[in-house]
Amino acid sequence: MKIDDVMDVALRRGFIFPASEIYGGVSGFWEYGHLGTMVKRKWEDAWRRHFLKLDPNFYEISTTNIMPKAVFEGSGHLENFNDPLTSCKKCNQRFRADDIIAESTGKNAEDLTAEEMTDLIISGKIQCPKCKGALGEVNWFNMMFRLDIGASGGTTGYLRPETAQGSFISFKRMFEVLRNRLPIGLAIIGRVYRNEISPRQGFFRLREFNQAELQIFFDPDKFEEHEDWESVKDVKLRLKPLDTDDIIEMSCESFSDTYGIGKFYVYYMARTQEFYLEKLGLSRDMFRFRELSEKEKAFYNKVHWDVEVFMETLGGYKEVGGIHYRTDHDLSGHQAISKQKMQVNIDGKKFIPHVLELSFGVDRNFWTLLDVSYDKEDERTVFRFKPPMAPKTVAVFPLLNKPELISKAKEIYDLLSMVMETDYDKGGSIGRRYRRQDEIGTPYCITVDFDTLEKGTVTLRDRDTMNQDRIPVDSVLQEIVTRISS
RNA sequence: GCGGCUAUAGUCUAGUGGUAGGACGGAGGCUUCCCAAGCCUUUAGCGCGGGUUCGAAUCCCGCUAGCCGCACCA
Repeated sequence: MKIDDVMDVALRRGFIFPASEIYGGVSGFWEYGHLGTMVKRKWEDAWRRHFLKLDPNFYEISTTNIMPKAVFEGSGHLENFNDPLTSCKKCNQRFRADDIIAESTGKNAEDLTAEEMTDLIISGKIQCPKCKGALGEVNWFNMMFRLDIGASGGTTGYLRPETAQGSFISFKRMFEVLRNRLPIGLAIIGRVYRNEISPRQGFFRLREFNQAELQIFFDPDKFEEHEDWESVKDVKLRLKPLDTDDIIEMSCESFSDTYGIGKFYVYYMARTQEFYLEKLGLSRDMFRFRELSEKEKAFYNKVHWDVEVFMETLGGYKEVGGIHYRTDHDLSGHQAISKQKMQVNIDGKKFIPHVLELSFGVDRNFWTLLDVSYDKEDERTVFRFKPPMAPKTVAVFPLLNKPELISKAKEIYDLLSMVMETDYDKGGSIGRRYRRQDEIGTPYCITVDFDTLEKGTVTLRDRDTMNQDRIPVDSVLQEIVTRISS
């Protein structure tokens, strides 16, 4: 199984490993080692460079991980991020109480309290669908981690389940700071927390993870347009709509027309696809947007297509991001609870801005890079990261363990390490050292030999072709920079 | 959370009640002008806790974690 092979390298070389391992670990929590941290950082940097450049009015902010309860009343998470659960007293199976009630009585139980649902189950003599046993009382299970802020009896807080709320609660001030213009974009890259009942799938479903989200605040009357539309209108999107089981390709123009989705939304689909195919280097047939059904859609979304990548390690297309038209759900919610006006006044028109959210799971994207880059050949294992994503860009070796070669190699290492991630290795045969670098995906290796001392040249070895070029020491830096950017 | 299976060096693995062994990897050295070569030295392990027993990696119980199915995934 490929997942075992990838996980083997990931553990052995220091990409990721289970959290709190020495105490037995806790399900759903993972640590990043030195190489994983670097790949994650490089993905995040690429994300920033791509998405924050899409509009001069897009910015990154940094907000708290802990927020008071009221924030999640405003966002709707306290109400919607909760599942009412009941379990069978006989076979211990757990069920969603509202589903059980709906199935058995046809009543919509979504807005009922736990007590009301318990009463309905008792009065309706609703039994366990599996074993016909009696069902116990209904309890709410909240996916958010609750905390006490301050000494006992203080304020109740929650760890944020998404970074987005940081942008919404900062909107009023940031809109003012950014001189009252729309659209504005507020991006946050950071940790989020969800108390999953049962996280599985290795690294894919986590209880603490990282998101990169960009909230774009705009005038809803302008949902049907985008000022840069011309540059994307002929771009072919890869789509998996609800009305077909196939992946289809359609230009932005005809997609917007056919499915009646505003150009403002479709524009960012095109830019997202561009990020995956061009910046991250994924092959086209691994990528698609999938339309979500009403049932699958998050409670706050009006239009929702997920970004999916085909991953062999996980056996199919998996969600790595989503493009969410959240409307004014969040700002209106916060206005209602906080009593602060979220409405803006632009050229005399007063309205609450709508939000288009570009949301990405950083850790899932990190795993995607491992999945799609992993390659096992007869003689070697290699991560074919696109060079800007590789944890190390270059490694420098003295060909032999001789003082004069070592000192020259160190000199080159010192130079390169000032501007790029550089490794230095003198241990073992030269072939072994190349393989070590292949295994962590280092695109280039520089070897110092006796010609370096005599003629001032080194060999530059390419990860993918294993070819070597002899180049002057003086041009090493420039040559690598040129190759990375090509 | 339920049911089933599982847990031995960093990784993979042998070990069914009596001295934990190997492969690969790592470190140090010798050798070596370019793709996991060879030789020497070395490193490192029975998930955690309890029980049975003269004696437990091995049998029993609990916990934790992983895998598979069910449920869950806003």
